Amino acid sequence: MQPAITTGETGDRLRAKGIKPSVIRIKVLQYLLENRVHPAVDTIYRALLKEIPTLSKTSIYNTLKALNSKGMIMEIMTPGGEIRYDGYPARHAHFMCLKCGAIKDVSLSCATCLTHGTEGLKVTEEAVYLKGYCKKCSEKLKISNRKS
Amino acid sequence: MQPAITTGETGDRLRAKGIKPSVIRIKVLQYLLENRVHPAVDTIYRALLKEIPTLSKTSIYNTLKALNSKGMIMEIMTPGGEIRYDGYPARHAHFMCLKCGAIKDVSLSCATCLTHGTEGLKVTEEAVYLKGYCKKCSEKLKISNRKS
DNA sequence: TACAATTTTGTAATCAATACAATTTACAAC
DNA sequence: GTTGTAAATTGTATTGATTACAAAATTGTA
Ligand SMILES: [Mn+2]
Ligand SMILES: [Mn+2]
Ligand SMILES: [Zn+2]
Ligand SMILES: [Zn+2]
Repeated sequence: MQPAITTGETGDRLRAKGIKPSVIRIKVLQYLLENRVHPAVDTIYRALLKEIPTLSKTSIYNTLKALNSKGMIMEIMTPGGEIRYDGYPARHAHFMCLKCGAIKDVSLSCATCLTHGTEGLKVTEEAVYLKGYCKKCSEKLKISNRKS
Repeated sequence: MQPAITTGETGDRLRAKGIKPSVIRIKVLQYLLENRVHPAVDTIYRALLKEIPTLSKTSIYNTLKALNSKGMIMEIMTPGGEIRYDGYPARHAHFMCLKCGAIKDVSLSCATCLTHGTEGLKVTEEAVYLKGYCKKCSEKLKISNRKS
């Protein structure tokens, strides 16, 4: 399977947002665009380490912070406190499996979920999270419940 | 101002959920019911330390975990990864100020915000978060922007 | 009182994230 | 191509909330 986006295009996207397209920055953004699993920093790091043996984890942190500050990616908070990243910052919700940690996209029906309580507040971001058990994990739990 | 709920009533609530009402457990739950600021563990700890000088922070962690597992309280994820606690687990959204960290209740208009993407998932919890700047902090930011 | 179960405490360990100085790289000027 | 400066990258030390776990204290009961 071919990548949906070329390295050159990724570089252009970065330039358009005022970020100089270094090799690491291109690879990180491209990884997020091609691997829609909402990876953690360490996941991205270990994947890119294969291609860039001198890579430092700090560079991943720096890059993700830059991309996020320009709105090119999205941060996802998790119950464990670890941050996960999403290369598609369009408005949508996230489901997280409490057993295996998988994060799945869920679409939102309402334009806004909120009524009163926001008077005087400057809201810059909205996030909707679901927690529970993914298909695989809930089936495993059923089986282990049957046994006990 | 009198507490909205007596120690005895708080004990009854705990017993009703199968939690033995020790002094610490009563105080922690009561603190959350009377101080609706969505405090962090350390905030609760420092407050109760005045009344219980031998108190250990581990006891706060233990108690909050027990209360949460029985659905008596609610955990709130924050961008910094720190967990904040809410004694009122009824369905509502939370706004967090990125400058001062204040967390404010916001009511939800929709019964559910979600459409497709949840097929096969066992959803146990839904959470809606807003981020931005509270009234005080956004006013301060305006003033400092004027100067620069 | 004696005993077991539960609760509480205190300390060490974990781990993602940050701070920051050192090193390397990119790139323009000469 | 050499030099110089800014930017990018690296590596290490530190932070800070949370967890793990064993010791100590408390509770309830026989
Ligand atoms: Mn997503
Ligand atoms: Mn609340
Ligand atoms: Zn799962
Ligand atoms: Zn504020």
